[in-house]
Amino acid sequence: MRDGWAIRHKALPDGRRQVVNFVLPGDIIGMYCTLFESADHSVTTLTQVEVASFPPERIGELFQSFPRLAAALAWSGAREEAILAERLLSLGRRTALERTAHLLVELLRRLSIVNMVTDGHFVLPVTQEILADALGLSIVHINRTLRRLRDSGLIELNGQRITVNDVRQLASVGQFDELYLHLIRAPRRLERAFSGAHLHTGTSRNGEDRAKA
Amino acid sequence: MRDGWAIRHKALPDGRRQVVNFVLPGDIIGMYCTLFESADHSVTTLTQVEVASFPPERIGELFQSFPRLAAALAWSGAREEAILAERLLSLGRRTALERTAHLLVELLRRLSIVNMVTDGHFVLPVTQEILADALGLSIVHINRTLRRLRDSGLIELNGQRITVNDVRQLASVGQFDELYLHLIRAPRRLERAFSGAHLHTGTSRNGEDRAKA
DNA sequence: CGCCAAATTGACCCCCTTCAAACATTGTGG
DNA sequence: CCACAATGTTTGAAGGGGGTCAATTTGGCG
Repeated sequence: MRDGWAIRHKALPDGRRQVVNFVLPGDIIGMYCTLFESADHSVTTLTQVEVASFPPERIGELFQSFPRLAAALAWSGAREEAILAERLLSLGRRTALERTAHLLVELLRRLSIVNMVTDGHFVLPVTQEILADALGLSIVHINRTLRRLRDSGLIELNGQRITVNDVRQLASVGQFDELYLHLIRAPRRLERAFSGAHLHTGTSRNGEDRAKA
Repeated sequence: MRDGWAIRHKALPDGRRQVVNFVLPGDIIGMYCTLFESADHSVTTLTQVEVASFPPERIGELFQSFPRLAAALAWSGAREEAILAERLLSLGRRTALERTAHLLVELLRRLSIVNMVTDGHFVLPVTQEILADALGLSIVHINRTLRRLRDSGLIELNGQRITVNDVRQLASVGQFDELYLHLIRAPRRLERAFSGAHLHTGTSRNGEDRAKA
């Protein structure tokens, strides 16, 4: 995705829908889908978009010939999975207010990377219905939650334009963990892994693993 | 993971926890983690486990020299992501009963592949607390939900052993979609992609994409 | 037998949903 | 320029699904 917004979403037979993730500029989409006969989710654009495509049959070739690109793809995949895991935490364990705050901070952070945020405000080409489907809430309740955030002065909304007045506090409300987005990437390390150089193993963040292998 | 059960999970500062996914025999775990400085989730074993490890610094080499293995890794990554997306749908849009039924069918299906299911029953080395953390419910409510499933005769529970009496109906309750697990894989296609052969592009399942790229 | 984690059940309450209606915004055609 | 749809937003009221609190029971195990 070079420019524009899209969503990846799934739906139940009866119409209930869940937005799995937002696709923003810089994101790689559909890398896996092309390898299988059928996709397991839908993609819908929210704005005009500009995409760059590459032939799926040459992924292998790519991995062999372009270690830096391969590293980028791997990094993208890892980040996507990290985002999904964090969203699972949101849907499973965060309240409506926390979820909403968290998502807004996530979008702010991700959009910052691609220079789509200026002075804490950015464009959210999204209806409240889509927000509801992303956060597992009803439209009505997303509306009330946004109102609470507005009333508390944390954000401002004018149409599709949102201004985050206090990122710190919003991140605090959403229990936002700065690490999961892998904003501080380790590109060198990645590239080395894909070009065959040696390096030492990584450390896990929480040590409560009690594997007895 | 060669044998045993584990869970990948995340937690909030105040202790609330979300189980992101179960790690079962045949699953590949931590492929991404090794590429980064810090992991974004924890792993805890639920039983004695047996794992096979490979040096993370040689992933690139692996992709170059062993197309079949590379294909397997890509397939694993795709499936993992599909499972997370489906779980998001569960947490966001399914009721407690539906979620529980869905998870049980998912585990049944995944365990079937590695021959850990006989006559519809298998071992669930899991406390109700873990189930609750996986489904975004309270312990109390998971207990009541399991009771409902038992009372309706869909499942039976004896300690850690669970028997699924009517998979069809349980899958129906959970709105289970047989496709997302990619049980019918396309290994040939995958391998071809990673060995550089040519093939045509895939079709997306839902056609409401309205990209104007 | 006694301990402790896990399972179970009851009672009460609250967050969020549902239903409903009013209101705002945007675009379209006459 | 103005009806007018159509879509999206906002707010109120009422109800339900699931949470919290608390107590009891069960089961594994030294």
